[in-house]
Amino acid sequence: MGRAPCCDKANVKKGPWSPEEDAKLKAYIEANGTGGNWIALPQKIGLKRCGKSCRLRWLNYLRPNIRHGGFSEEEDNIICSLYISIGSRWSIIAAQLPGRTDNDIKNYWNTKLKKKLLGKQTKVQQARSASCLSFKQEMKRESENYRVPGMVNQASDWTLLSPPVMPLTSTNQDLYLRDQDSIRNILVKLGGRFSDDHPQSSTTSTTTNPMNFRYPFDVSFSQDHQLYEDSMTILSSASSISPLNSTCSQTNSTTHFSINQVGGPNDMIQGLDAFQAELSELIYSNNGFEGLYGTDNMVGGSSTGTSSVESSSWGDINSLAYPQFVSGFEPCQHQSIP
DNA sequence: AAAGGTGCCAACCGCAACTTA
DNA sequence: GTAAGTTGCGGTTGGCACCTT
Repeated sequence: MGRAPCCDKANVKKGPWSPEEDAKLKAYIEANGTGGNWIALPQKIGLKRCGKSCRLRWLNYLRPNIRHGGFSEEEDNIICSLYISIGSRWSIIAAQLPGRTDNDIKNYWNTKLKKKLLGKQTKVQQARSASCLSFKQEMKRESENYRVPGMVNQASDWTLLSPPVMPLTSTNQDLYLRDQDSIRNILVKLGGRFSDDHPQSSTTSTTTNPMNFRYPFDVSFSQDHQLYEDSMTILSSASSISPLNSTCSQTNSTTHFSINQVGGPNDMIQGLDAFQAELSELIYSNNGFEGLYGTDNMVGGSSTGTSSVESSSWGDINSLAYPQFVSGFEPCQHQSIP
């Protein structure tokens, strides 16, 4: 036996809302508020609609200051960054974008942003495949030059097995850390706290990744404890799948290649769905969001004429962008402080 | 011009969390 | 403590508009 329906479906109109229905609902809510009961609201105003439908219509369409379409690059960046860190938590992502609804963002992601990024990804993958191939060919030539009769040539073996790798450079490290910082900033703004901000915390658990980027988490205070834990799980997974687990460096005529065989949490990919993982890698391999979108498109880039932040990291950009979003914006409603 | 395909978006559905009695 | 009612969320779908053949 299922639960009772929230309304009498036989007497409820479905489908698109008429202007009259919109006007009725809007006028009533603006005059009286929702009354704290969406289920009873349609009967009060004589609408043959389900309460859930009224709520949805109000939140997604009739509510003041709703914006539709025309997502900016900075909004794209925020959506991508949050999607990587917390996944498809559209309501949380929407909370960072005033005037946007979770439904709008979800639709935008599914219809445009995802494809846009996949398009970028294809190009990157092609470029990477090409560079990987030429690298392999070069290695093969080199290995043939140094072939020793009677010895197994290991270089030719591993070149066949090696995945496309991103050379680890200080620049990549910086970008990686800067993106981590930006995600961290967002998560902190969402109510979390990192224990390295509060070193005296006794509930800290610390994990270290191969490059000593630490992500200790203190969940002793959080506006949304579960959200924060989830985010941290995903974030720690994301950090572990970064190409930083693989290194490739070249000194003079010697090529060093290694993949850190890390067990436990460091080789986790769970917690990110395939697209999230790919997107995360794409961004890192693309030199961060700047590489993905180009600095011209970033907040404060040349298009806005504020050249002082042209070289800003995503973390900087986020901190610049966020305050203007916050003003006049409602915080998440169902946050609770323990 | 018509048919079929595709993209987009508003709205629906079902489930889980939360609140209340 | 628990059952019923309500809210909020994310996934999915239906239908319209536009594009391609």
